[in-house]
Amino acid sequence: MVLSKQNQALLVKAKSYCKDKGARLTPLRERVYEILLNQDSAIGAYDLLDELRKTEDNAKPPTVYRALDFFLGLGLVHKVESTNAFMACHHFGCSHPVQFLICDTCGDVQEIQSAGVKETLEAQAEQNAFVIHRQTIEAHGVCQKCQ
Amino acid sequence: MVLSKQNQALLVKAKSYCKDKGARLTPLRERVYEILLNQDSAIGAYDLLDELRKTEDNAKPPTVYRALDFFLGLGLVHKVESTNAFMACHHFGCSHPVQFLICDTCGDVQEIQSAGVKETLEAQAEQNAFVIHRQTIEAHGVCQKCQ
DNA sequence: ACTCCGGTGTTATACTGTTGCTTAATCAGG
DNA sequence: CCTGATTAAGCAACAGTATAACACCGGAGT
Repeated sequence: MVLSKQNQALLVKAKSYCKDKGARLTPLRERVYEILLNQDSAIGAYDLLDELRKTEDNAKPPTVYRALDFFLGLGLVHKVESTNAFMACHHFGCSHPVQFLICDTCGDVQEIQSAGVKETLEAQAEQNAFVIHRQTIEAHGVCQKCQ
Repeated sequence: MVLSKQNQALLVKAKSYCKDKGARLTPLRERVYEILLNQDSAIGAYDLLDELRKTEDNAKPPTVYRALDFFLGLGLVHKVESTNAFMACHHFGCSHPVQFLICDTCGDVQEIQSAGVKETLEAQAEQNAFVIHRQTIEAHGVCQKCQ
């Protein structure tokens, strides 16, 4: 699989990240990660499976879901809940809050980081004596290109 | 179906709200809405279907999904994207931003309103020339009771 | 009565995700 | 190196979520 310079760098970073964590980035998982990196935006599990089958002809649904779970657990991949799609995180390792801007016209998903949103929500949760473990913040609308 | 005083009031409010909008709150839809009102938290479409079947024995998946679409369109019901569940909105009509606090222990879903979160996110989106139409803001964690 | 249209009934199917069991690869410790 | 424990992958079946497509019915307006 051909990867852009930038994605190659991410893959290298991911490898060392996994090593540090004692996680095994096996060839199969690496293949899944490459596919995710090569997407412009998010991809559904079964589209990912179709793609994966091009080289791993015995791949089945559990194959992709297991790989996805692996990456989700490490924070290397995010799930877009409102579209049931997955995308590689381009700046893992900094335990950042995750926010998505999802264009309903072209389907593009942009990941942004705003500590402010996270903190505002956390402050609000605190008033309700609620302890947040994980946030899902997704905004649907129209991106710059599609306006 | 037995409704609490509070939920009865909501149903009345929903009726007049629909009337204003020229939307037809049919008996079937009303039934679905009652079921949603009677939930402590969010309910899955198929659990809702099971409930609905107790009185509408020929209800099928499209039956509930149509009713849900009707209410979602009016803003009387929200979908919790991260759990594929639905819940009646307890303060519709004020075009509020929607935020959920979802307890991963007891499954309870609490709807909160914080203009701050919405505005922070919108400001962030604006920097990316992105126009937001709809927000999905869901926090998973542990509620007060379960701590 | 006629037509239009939204709501509902019905069947089937598509899409998303998981369970359970088995086999194979990897790793730590002796 | 061998062994046993652990983790990953293969495989089949299934569970859960959501929609498509078409038929029918009944009320609103002519």
